[in-house]
Amino acid sequence: MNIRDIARLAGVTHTTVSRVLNNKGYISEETKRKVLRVIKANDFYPSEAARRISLGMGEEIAFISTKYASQFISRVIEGAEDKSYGMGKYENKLTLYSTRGTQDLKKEILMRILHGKLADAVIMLFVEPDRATVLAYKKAGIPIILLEGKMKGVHSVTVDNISGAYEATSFLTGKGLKKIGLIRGETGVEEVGPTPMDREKGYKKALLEAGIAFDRNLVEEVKSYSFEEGKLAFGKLLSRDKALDAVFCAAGDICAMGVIEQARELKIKVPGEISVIGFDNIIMSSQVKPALTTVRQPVYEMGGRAFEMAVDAAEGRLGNVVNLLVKPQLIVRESVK
Amino acid sequence: MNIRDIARLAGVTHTTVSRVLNNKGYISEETKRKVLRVIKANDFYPSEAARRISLGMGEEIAFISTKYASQFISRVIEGAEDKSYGMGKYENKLTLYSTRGTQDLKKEILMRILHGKLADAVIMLFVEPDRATVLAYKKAGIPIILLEGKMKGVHSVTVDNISGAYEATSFLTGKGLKKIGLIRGETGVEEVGPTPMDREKGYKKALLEAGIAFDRNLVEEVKSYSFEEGKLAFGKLLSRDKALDAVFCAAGDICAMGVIEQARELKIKVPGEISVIGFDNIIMSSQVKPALTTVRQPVYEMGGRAFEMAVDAAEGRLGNVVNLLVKPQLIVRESVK
DNA sequence: TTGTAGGCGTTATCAT
DNA sequence: ATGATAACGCCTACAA
Repeated sequence: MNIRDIARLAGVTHTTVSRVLNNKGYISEETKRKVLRVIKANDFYPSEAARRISLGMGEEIAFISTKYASQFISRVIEGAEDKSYGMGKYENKLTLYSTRGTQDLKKEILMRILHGKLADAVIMLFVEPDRATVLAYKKAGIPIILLEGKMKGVHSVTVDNISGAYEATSFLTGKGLKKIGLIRGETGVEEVGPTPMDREKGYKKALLEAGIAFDRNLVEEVKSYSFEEGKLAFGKLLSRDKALDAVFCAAGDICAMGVIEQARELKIKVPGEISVIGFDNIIMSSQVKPALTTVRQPVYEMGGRAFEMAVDAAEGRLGNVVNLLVKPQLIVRESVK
Repeated sequence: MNIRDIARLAGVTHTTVSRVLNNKGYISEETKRKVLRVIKANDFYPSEAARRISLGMGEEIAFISTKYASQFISRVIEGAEDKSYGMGKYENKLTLYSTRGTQDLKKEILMRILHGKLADAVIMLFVEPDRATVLAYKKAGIPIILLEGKMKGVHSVTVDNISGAYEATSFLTGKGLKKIGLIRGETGVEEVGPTPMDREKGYKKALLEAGIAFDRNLVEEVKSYSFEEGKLAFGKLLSRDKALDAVFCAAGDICAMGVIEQARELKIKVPGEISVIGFDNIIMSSQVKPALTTVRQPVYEMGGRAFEMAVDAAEGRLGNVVNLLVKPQLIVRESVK
């Protein structure tokens, strides 16, 4: 069943059917109705491959991330998807690609999309293209939106990690706490980028404002952001400074829960003796005892914003390079005195 | 840049280039090398839309689920994706579709795939097509694999919920526990299907074998599978029978953690006074105190198996209807006496 | 072993 | 307002 078949059944030519399908050019109301009836009756859907080849473009928005499986990532996707329905654009045409953390796949996917003209715009989460690719995309007129990444001359949406860490730490200093440990991710890792360092910057800034000297001994680095690591890191922090009265776990809530668990095992009361703040606001954080005070990243919104930008850029409505910085928000619960 | 350009640069015709690209027909090693060099040099990728239209088929496997965002779903996807790389087939050609829980979208997606000839096979998770659609797909030669669903004449991969619940309950009766509460999801809900009832069946079977009479009072139904609901359900169970000595929370680990939390608040010791078993084996389950004994669904493996079946079916290697039943596994931790 | 010619299903251009 | 014709980029009988 193709448009020619429909045309024959409706007693017109395929050109007319195409016009009806795309609401383009002049068609009499009557022919339109007639054609539409045949289309409905035969449950006809035009071939996307054919339209694509004919239009010479993708008709979809590509979403590239390292994987699909994290809370964070899937929430971003949800935000983007919802926005597509909200805008009534590219509905169900958000195509997901996963690089599985490999450079090879990343390159292949980017090339496939570019040369196959698969997408009208590309959103990349935690994944950065190399310079050459950026140029090639620019030349092909396919805009790129970086989510949680930043490159010169490329649109981006990023969390203001400095601000988030600053808010959290200020909240602690505001409570009169002075010996505040920081647990953060490794710096200098390609996959996570400048995030850990930015969070340390925010932490330092808040300390400075409160007139507290920065103490390298109160910083602990973590690799896998796990519960177990959180326990360990807290132990180390404590062994270096018994007077510790708070921990800002910039390495995430799971890690922060590890901290709390370790405190429990050492019979240290949270928040009585030690206050703890996490980062991410995962679902569990509100259900755990004590409920975790944490920094909420506007993950869902970021997905939506990135999608909006992608559509705008695809339709040529985004002139200059846009770098959106979204502010996270402190969620106050029970784990701070 | 298309195959004709490549052909010109290599001093052959586009037919030869096509042969090289597809490794089909006779080509001299020399021409092949020559053409491949030009392809590499120009970083050429053939248009997928064009191949598709010319081959008349999808060249991808469609994966339809209600959403992308759950632990369970993304793990299944991971399993399928990994398998695609393992098999070296349909690599990066697993296309994700989300119905967002709506019937309209489900129908539209299924129609788009069918009429657009987008996929060579379709895997559906938590989503069931209607009879007419099944027929239409059969006629079009596009196989369907149901994941966690079952229909007459359709391939499927499902968890053996009866067996999982049986194992869990048997483990409890084996410990000499007699008053075993069951918390399960609502029955008769289209989206979750027969799962809650199957788990109740397994529970009953184990009781029967242990010579314990089934007591309707010890069954509690839950709607959203949440932490909060778990707390509530446990409270109700306890109010109906003070002698309760175990709970099998077939409604999932999050719910089971609610049960444990409620017990903690009521100063009831787990596992000292009440034993608890969950279902799902989410990440948190091993990290919580006491670590949760639970039933692990082989989620990842299911994705892989479904993908294998999809490829086999797409390549005509799956004769009869295959209904794969995968057995879950009891993970023993600390929450049972 | 390689080339020629036609077809896949759509959209776009230019007549009518 | 509608139709005839070409074009998109690829694949594939069939011919050479």
